[in-house]
Amino acid sequence: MGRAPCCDKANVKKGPWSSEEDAKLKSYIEQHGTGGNWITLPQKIGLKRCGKSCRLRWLNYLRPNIKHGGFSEEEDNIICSLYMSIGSRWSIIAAQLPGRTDNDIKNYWNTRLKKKLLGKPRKDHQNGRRAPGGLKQEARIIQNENFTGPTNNGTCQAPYWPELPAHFYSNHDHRVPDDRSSVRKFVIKLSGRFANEDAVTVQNPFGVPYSTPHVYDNLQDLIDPSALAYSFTDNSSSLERMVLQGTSDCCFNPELDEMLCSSLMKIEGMDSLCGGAVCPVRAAGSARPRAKLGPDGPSGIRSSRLKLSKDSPNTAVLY
DNA sequence: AAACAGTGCAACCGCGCAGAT
DNA sequence: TATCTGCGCGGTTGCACTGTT
Repeated sequence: MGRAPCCDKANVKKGPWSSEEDAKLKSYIEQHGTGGNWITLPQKIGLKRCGKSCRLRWLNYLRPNIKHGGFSEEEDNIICSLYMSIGSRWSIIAAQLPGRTDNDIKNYWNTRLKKKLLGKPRKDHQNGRRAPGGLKQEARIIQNENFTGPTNNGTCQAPYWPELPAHFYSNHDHRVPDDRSSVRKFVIKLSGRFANEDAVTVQNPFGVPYSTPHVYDNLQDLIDPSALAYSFTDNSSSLERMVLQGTSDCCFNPELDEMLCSSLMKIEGMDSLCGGAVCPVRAAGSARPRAKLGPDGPSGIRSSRLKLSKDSPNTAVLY
């Protein structure tokens, strides 16, 4: 038995919103709020739209202080770093970028950043048009090339992502690491660095200049306080030592633990960025505890819900 | 100028979850 | 406890626009 539709699809308008519809929706919500019920809202306004559609329109377009386009390099770095950490959790990533919506970031990632990182030049018709199969195929091709930089013949582009520092690999001894502990270390390293820096430009683990030390605040919130105490009261050399020596005696909040673990499977193409087997954030055949299997395979941790904190609207809270 | 292919983005879809009943 | 309902999320699609041939 299928799920009942949320609205009468026969009497619902679809497609692009007109300025008139926008004005109706915006003025109503600004005056009355959503009333906590998106489904009945379009009827109250007199819109022939699905409630979900209204919600999406409001959240992604009409809401105040929404920014569109014009992503800065700093925002690029934030998105890339968080994607490497937690995968395609766009709502969490969006929560770190005021004025950005998850949809916007998702589109930006899919259309630009992913290609940029995979070394796909935009509008490069000199090298021929895109081959059938899309980015997934490109990612496989790049991985098979086992790229470590630009090739001699110039037909295989190296990723734009800066090469990982040598020490980032050093503790893995070219073996496939335990993915969970690796990601722990990775996030500890990210969090620790930012916690130890005061609004100065720092280097993230990929060597990209970074000037937003608070990006990982809520990731830190998800980490067990004792682990944080260890990480952040330590000086950087000790932290570095902890990371490099593979210390794994700190505990993550279970949600983050699972988030990091399950996200590994979803970081499509990122293994190629790290050079295949030595990639510190992915291991073949790693188990995914408690990940549910849907018709399309593992669903990761979509089960965990995200809400914006009332006290701090820009802080995402997993519950 | 026309045809074609690539790109970007708004919008839709289906699913899982939590709260209500 | 089981079922229903609405919300929110991530993935996908459709289409207008742009650049190339």
